Amino acid sequence: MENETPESKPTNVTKSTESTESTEAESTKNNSVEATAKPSEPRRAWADEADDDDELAASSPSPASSSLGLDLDELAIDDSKKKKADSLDEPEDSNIKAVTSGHTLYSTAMTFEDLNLSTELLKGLYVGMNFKRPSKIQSISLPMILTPPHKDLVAQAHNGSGKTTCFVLGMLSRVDVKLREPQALCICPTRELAIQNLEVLMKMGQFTGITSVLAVPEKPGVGVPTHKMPPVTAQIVIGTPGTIGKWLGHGKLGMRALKILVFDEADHMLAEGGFRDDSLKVIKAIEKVNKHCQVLLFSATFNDVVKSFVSRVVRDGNQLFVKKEELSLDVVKQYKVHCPDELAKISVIRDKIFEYGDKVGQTIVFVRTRTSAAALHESLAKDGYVCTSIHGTIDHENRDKVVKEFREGLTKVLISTDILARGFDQSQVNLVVNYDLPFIHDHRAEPDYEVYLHRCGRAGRFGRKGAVFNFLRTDNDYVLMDKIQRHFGHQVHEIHDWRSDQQFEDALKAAGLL
DNA sequence: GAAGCTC
Repeated sequence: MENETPESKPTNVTKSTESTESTEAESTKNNSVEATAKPSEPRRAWADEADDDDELAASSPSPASSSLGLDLDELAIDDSKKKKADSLDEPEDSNIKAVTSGHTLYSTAMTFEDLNLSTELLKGLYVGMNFKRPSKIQSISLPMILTPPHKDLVAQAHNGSGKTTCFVLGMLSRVDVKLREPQALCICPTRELAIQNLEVLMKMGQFTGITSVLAVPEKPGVGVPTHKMPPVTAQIVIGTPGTIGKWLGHGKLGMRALKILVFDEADHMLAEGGFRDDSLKVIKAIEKVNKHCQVLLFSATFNDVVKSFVSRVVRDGNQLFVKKEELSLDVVKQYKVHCPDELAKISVIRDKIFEYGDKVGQTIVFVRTRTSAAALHESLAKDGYVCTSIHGTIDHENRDKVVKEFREGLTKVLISTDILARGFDQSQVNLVVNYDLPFIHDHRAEPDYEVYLHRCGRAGRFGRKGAVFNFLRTDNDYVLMDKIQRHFGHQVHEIHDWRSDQQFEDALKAAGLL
């Protein structure tokens, strides 16, 4: 696959087109702005064609290039009276708070043409991905990513709203195909996410001739040892921290030509107890040889602790944030199910999830530990319930196989640890079960809000319907659940009798799944 | 009592 893709030409999105070239804005350092789309109209047209992409763009008519001038005055106008009722009809219709740095004005990209992408890349979007228009986060973030001086960006957006496209397109459009060196690097918290992102990249970039490589561990014994490996010449590298660190350590990953560094699930990648040290090492390795590398941080969640750290890593960058109350927990319907004991939990899986699961699509059952994943799997399999499970002790080959079979729809129920809590994008997943609620290690009465939100986000991809069933057994479970409700300001409905078919049916109907 | 990440 050779093709010439000229170095990206991200021009033309530099300034807001309509509306008074701001005079005030220029004097302001940080302009804070709220880009608001109106409450949505019924959406579904796109949901049906979205298929296995979470990134499907909305298909509704759009206003001619509205300006998201990052200027308070402009936006005030935009916000208050400009109807935009006919604007993007998307799941993430809500406020995104944008804080820009410096004087660059950005307009929103109402179409992909607005971004001045290469024809090969546009073809990838339309033909390869079957996209129509940028989603909201795409329309706002892509101009920021592509417009010189290529400022760093921290971007928060809802689960299933199309974040992947933002950074994949960012990477693809900045690569010089003639230069046979790594120019874009994307670091992900799990093997599964790295693979998924690379697949999106290859699909979207299939007409560009851009080369890419996956940096995740190989099966032990196969492949050449790292020290014998030739230096990476692929133009885009996507992988996990360990392998990327290893390649860097052996001098196989040149960083001189790197133009763009992406952290997917960035809050976790920069969290203490997450991958902070690995991430900082990579950043330092790049800074040593390279002064002009754009850094992009994407996630659906940034808690306050991480947020303050993030702004120290990425200073002088643009920022997009969403209020926690608006983080899309409303597209999936949440329920709590009181289970008197573990047997009741298993019964609910058997008699309700397996019973109704097929009718409503696929299901992911989240458990807290590897051993409970294996135990639950075995208990179900023993009685002939067909499912698979995935967690960190399963070897890589089998992990890949389990994911592949699930993606092909061969399996309907997948038991998982939090290995799949973040980012895993499978549009047929309409049901999420929290067999165990996520809590902070060493603080069992403190919910892990981020993990909870990410797990829920596996259902209802790109605005589809979805339901989440939280199994509550102990007093502590109720404490966790109450805190979760308060934190997100959401009412979680109760299923009073775990044995009642009727109550589950009603719940699924209320969620729009039956 | 944890999940994920190189060898």
